[in-house]
Amino acid sequence: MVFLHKNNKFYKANIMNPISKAEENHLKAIFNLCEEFSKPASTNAIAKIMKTKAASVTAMIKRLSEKHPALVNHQKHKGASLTETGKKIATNLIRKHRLWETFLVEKLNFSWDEVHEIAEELEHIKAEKLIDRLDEFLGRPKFDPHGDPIPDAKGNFTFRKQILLTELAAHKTAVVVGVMDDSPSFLQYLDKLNLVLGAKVKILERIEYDGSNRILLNDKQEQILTNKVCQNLYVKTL
Amino acid sequence: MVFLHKNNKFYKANIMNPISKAEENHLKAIFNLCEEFSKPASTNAIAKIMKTKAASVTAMIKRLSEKHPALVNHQKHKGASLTETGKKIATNLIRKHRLWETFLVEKLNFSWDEVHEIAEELEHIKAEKLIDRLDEFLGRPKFDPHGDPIPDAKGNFTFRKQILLTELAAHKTAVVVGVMDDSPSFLQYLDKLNLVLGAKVKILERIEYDGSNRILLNDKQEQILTNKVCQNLYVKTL
DNA sequence: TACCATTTTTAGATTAATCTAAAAAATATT
DNA sequence: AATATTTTTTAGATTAATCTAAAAATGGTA
Repeated sequence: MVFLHKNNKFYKANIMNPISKAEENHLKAIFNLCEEFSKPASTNAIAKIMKTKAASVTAMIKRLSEKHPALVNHQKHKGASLTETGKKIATNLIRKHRLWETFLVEKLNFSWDEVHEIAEELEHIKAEKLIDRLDEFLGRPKFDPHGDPIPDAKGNFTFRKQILLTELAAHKTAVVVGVMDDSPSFLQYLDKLNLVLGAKVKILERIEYDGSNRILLNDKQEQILTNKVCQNLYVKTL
Repeated sequence: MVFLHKNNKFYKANIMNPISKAEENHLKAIFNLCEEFSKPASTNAIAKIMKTKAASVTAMIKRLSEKHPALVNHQKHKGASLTETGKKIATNLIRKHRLWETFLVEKLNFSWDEVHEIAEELEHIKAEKLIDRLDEFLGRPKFDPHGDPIPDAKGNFTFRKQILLTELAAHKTAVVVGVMDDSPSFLQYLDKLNLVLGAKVKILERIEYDGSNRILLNDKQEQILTNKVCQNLYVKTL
């Protein structure tokens, strides 16, 4: 067993150190930021996601890299990114989150706007066997209730050629496959409009005046959608 | 909002204070000890269950009763017991634990010796709606995979006239309904013997020599069971 | 390039949950 | 009842995760 000596403290350098919930959440935040912006995640940005302060993030990153070397890369003032091992852990958290969301919606009849918070807790349950079995029980789903891809046990995501509804050519039929914004208020609004995953949409007309769109829903119902709604809906052409 | 002043510290006296995992586990330990011995739970006994030290338990009980008044009764050196509110919380934890165990066995095909640890984590997930839905999904089961009663949402347990196999009269047929000892090793041994919940048993002969019992299992198979096994098996006569 | 604004880090505190060692109280034994 | 043993509590530390305020570094702009 190796020991590191930093700041007058000894830390056991051991990957087997269990990773705490707070640490897991920081890893996930760093992962998501790095994926989105393709550059190291800033302490401020991480703090915003974690609802903590930049100083706390600095402390956490320091602890993380001392306690669990080989998870996080970071140089002072240069932001943080994940190593391959770190990415694997973050991906597994996302896998768990999305599998639990799928369970909640498919098996327990939750609606898609209610599941995020609960999955946020469930994803920290450690037993790997539980997740394997859950995955199997759900029929190894590839996408969660918001249309986001569920990585497999090895961390591979299934990609789907999806575009935003704003990018769909007029008069082409497509199917709703996901949302960009998964806030409860947006999801509830979509429910009201019957714009659930799998719904068929065709743009009938784009209105110059206010950027809104007249669409045909499921081959029968006409509907006006604002540009903002269209910018947050992923569709896939048939 | 009321404030209490003790030991130079201020605590918000607010039942709405979220109860931590450690606090919940202490409540559960106190509940179980009080139920089993019908007297206040000693710090030592609690510490043993919690795998901590008596001093830590004292500190925890103090914190608990200052932060969440009306959950725990306790006088110095006299042990701790729960108020009605405290009991309700403990009962709800037991409900969650046993529902999750049922889920793991019934839906995810875990065996009855594997589920305790995982349920120990799952029981701390807070969302009440989740438990209601899970209960419904499982068909509102009354007993968990070990035969222990699952309290309903109001905290009521279903009682069953069950006796230990040691107490069963010879030549009377009964059905295995539960276990007293739910350690993995015992449960795995029972699996080997085919002594699962629902198995039919009849005592053919009690052997003076070593206290063992010759039984008939499921009307066909003869089997020797030690006294220890019989002392840990609950049965119900037909 | 020098200054200013922003971002990040350090320094120093706080709180929850634990520990060990010692003191105090309760219980058991002669 | 006096003493010995056991149990419980107190006192004082530790660690993880957070905070605020202040110092230091970075980056953009005059």
